[in-house]
Amino acid sequence: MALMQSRTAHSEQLRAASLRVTQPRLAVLDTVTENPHADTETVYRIVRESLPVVSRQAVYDVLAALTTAGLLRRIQPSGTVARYETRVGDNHHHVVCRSCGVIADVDCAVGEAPCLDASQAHGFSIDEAEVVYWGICPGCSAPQSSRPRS
Amino acid sequence: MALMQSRTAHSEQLRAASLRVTQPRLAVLDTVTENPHADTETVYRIVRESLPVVSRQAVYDVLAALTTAGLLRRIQPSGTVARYETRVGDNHHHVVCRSCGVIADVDCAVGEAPCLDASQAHGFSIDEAEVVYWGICPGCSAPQSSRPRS
DNA sequence: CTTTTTGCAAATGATTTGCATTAAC
DNA sequence: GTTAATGCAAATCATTTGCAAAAAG
Repeated sequence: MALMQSRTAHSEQLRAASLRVTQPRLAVLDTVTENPHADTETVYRIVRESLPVVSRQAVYDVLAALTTAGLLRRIQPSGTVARYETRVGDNHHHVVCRSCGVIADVDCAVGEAPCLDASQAHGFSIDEAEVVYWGICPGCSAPQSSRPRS
Repeated sequence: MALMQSRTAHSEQLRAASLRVTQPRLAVLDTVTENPHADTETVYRIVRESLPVVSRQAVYDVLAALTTAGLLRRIQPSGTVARYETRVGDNHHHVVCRSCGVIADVDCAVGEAPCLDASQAHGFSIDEAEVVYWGICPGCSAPQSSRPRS
C-alpha cells in the first residue's frame, strides 16, 4: 500500500511537472525514493526487477528528465558516479565514507542556503553551496573482527 | 628567471617527497603553478609546448604521483573533469561558474578544517570538508554587449 | 646497474547521441 | 493523431591498465 500510495503521489508529481506519466518514470521514482543515493546502475538494476523491458538509456533519460524537472536531486562527489535522491529543495549536504562509499545526509551546519559568507565571492553571484564531508563510516572504522573483508 | 627559480624549487620539492626529478614532472609542476585549476588535457597541451615528447599517460601518471605525494591538490566539482592546483594544506574552497566553468579560490568561511559542525556526523570520523559554490562569474553576468558569444 | 618513470596501445566504464518505434495525451 | 518517451546501437570522453623501453640515481 505504501507502494500504491507513492505511485499515486508520483503520478501527481509528474503531472504537476508537465511530464507524461510512464511506467519507467514511476519505477525510477519509486526506486530512488526507496533507495536514496542510488547510482544509475543500481536504479537500472532495481527498476528492471519489476519492469524488465526498461533500457539503461531510458533510465539515464528518466533520471535526467526528473532532475531537470526538480523531482530528483543529482549528487556526484569527486571521482564518483552520479547518484540521486528525492530530497530536493532543502539545503542538506552529504557525508561520504572513503572506504565503502556509503553516503548519509547531513543538514547544513550554517543554516540558510547557500550557506556562504559572501564577503569574498570574487564577484560571483552564488546560488548553491555543495558540501561533501569525507571520512570513515562507523561500520568501516569498527574492528575488523566485527566486519571482515574490507 | 621566475621559471628557473620555480624549477629549482620544484626539484627540491620532488626530492623532498622522495620522487625522482624528471623533465615531465618539472614541466607539470611549472604548468600547474602557472595555471591553477588547469585540467589534465590543458596540462598535457601546455607541457607539450615545451616538452613535445611527453605522452598523455605520462601526464596522468605525474599528476597522480604528485597528488599522492601532496605536492598537488586534485579538485573535481560534480560533473566536471579533474583539475589541479598547487595550493595544498590550507583549507580553501572553490567557486565555479555554471556558465563558463571558471574556478576561483575562496577561503573557508568557517575557519578551521574540516569546517563541520560534527554534531550530527552519523558516527563518521570526518577528515575533510569539500565545498563547491556554484554561481555565475562577473564576466558571464556582465551585459552581452561587453561579452558576446556565451 | 637497479628501480622508477615513461611511452604506447588497448581496455574500461560512465554517459551521450541519433534515429526509428512506441506509448501518452 | 501529435508529441513526447523509449529502445537500440554506436560513439564519446576521461581515465585506467599492462607491459616493454628509457631514464634517474
